[in-house]
Amino acid sequence: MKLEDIAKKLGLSTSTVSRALSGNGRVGEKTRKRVLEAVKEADYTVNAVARSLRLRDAKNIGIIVPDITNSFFASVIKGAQGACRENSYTLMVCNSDESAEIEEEALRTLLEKQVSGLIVATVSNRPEGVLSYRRLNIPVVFIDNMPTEFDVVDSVSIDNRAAACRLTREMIARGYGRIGTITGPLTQSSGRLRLRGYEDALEDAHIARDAALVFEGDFRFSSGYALMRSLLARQDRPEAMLIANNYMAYGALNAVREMGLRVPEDIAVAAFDAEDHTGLISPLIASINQPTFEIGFQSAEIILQKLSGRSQPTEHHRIVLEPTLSDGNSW
Amino acid sequence: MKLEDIAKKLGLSTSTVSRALSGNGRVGEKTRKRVLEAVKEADYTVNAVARSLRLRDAKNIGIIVPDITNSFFASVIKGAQGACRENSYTLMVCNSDESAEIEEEALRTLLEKQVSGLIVATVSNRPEGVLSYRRLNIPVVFIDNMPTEFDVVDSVSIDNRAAACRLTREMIARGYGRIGTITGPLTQSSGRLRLRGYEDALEDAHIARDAALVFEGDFRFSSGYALMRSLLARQDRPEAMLIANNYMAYGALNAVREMGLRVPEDIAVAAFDAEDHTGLISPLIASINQPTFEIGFQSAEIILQKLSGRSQPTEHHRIVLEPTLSDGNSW
DNA sequence: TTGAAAGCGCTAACAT
DNA sequence: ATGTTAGCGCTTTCAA
Repeated sequence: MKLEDIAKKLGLSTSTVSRALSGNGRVGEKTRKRVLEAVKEADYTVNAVARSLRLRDAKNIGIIVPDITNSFFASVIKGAQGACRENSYTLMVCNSDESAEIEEEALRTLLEKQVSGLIVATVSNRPEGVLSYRRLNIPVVFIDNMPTEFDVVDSVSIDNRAAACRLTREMIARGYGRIGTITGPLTQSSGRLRLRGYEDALEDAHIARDAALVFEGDFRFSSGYALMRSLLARQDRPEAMLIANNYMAYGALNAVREMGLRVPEDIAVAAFDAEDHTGLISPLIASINQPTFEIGFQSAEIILQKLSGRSQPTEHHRIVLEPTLSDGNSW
Repeated sequence: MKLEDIAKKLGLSTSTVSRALSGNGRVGEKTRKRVLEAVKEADYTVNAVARSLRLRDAKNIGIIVPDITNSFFASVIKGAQGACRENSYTLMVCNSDESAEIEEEALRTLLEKQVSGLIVATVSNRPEGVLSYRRLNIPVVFIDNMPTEFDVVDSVSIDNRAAACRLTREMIARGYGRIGTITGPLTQSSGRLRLRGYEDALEDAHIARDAALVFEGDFRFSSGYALMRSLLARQDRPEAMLIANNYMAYGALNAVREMGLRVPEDIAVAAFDAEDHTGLISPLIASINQPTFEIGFQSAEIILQKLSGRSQPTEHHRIVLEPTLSDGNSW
């Protein structure tokens, strides 16, 4: 069923029918009504593929995330969807499975599908990978992990450094000495910046850094678990730990419990994005929570703004949102 | 940058270049090499929109879920993505926000984009809504919530009735009397079937049904919470409850705790899909867990099979997967 | 207000 | 083995 069929049935030309449907161009009132009726009766659906080709605009936005199953990204996607829907754009979601290769493949696919814009939580840290995003002539917004030279790209994020500093400072204020951290991969900006924030707080409090208190994890449950186990086995264990994300915090707390230690008496813990949606997690983890939905929504908004000309392609948006701090009994 | 540009640069026709790239049709070995090189050098990307129009096949599959943020659906999507990727199909994800209207809108959008197939966890229960899926001339696979006449559609699910029966039976075997249930919406098949399974178990054990022990929830945290609170306030409270999904179970357990009661001593609980990914939830909930990734994967596979002709359009697939039972200390 | 016609970028007969 | 050509379904000048 195509436009032409409707046109024939009504003795009109395809152009008139097209105009009647799109609202572009003058069409007689009666004609418009007839067309609308015929369309409804025939249950006609426009072919967006043909339209996109003609308009050279597919009206869709791509988003690439490492793991859609991670509630952080799921919620970001939901936010982006919301913004897209409001503007009649479609969101094409790709999962990179934390693999730079799959990410590249996803990028290629999305470009072939002619996405008008792209939101990406890249896992690629080879500058060459990030570069491939910069070569694109469509709006690209980075979330979660920023390329090194992130002053020249669009991004939506929280101030990871300040947030980590805030948590660490609070632990210092609560009287914990020997505060350590399990970081994310230091190849990722979120990992690096959260470490920096931790260091900032120590410095502010005139506490000497101790490299033996810093452990690089990979954002997964298993690394939080393993690192916590090994660090608790030492005789000079830390009194408190800043843990760079939710999964590692869960792993770490399982390790603590297995070793028969108590939180926060034996070791205190604070983390990123460890919000408890069940109300059943124990201990309740002190946590910095990113405004995930908002991150997705605003990312899509930036793209939509550029596409609609409300914002210049060359103008760089670096949106920094406020996280919330949820208290817990883990510190 | 289009095919023609490459063709011109090489002094070839677009068809030759097209053939060289697609591998369809004979092309001289040298020519192919030249083309591939030129394509790489020019950083050419095919326009999938144009190709789709010409081929009348957009090579993408749509999926509509009520809430992408629900780990159940997130994982289903991941599974479907996996199958799509393996077959060079793209997945277009839509979130209906549990609204039949938004679902309809999403359906329309997906059809306009010419999806080749559709996976849907519908929230629409007006037969008319489900009917709109049956009118489509593309493969449609239902998950989670089946239309009433679900023998005439394709679907991937677990045997909800048997699973609920299994949980209930286990509670009976453990010696609980007065076993109640918080169901899902009885307008949804998963809600109805889980209730049926509960009833089956009682019947098998020759226990009389008691309507006062059956509470209809809406699958949300708040309804589990509210229903549990009110039922615990009675003097003749049940000894055990079957709860039809994870969110309601969390709500219910929060209610129990707030009322100062203990699980399972004062009231036992078993639920669907309440798997603990943090290792920190207490009490650990006895739960039937659906193979979510597999549900998504197989749904996409069914569609792919039909599209490739490996399976007839008229042939109905009703895949029933085995859930796993995870023990807990909530019963 | 309406129609005719061109063309978006690609693929696949059908020629050569 | 390669080229010519038509056409996928739509929108939009341009003309009437």
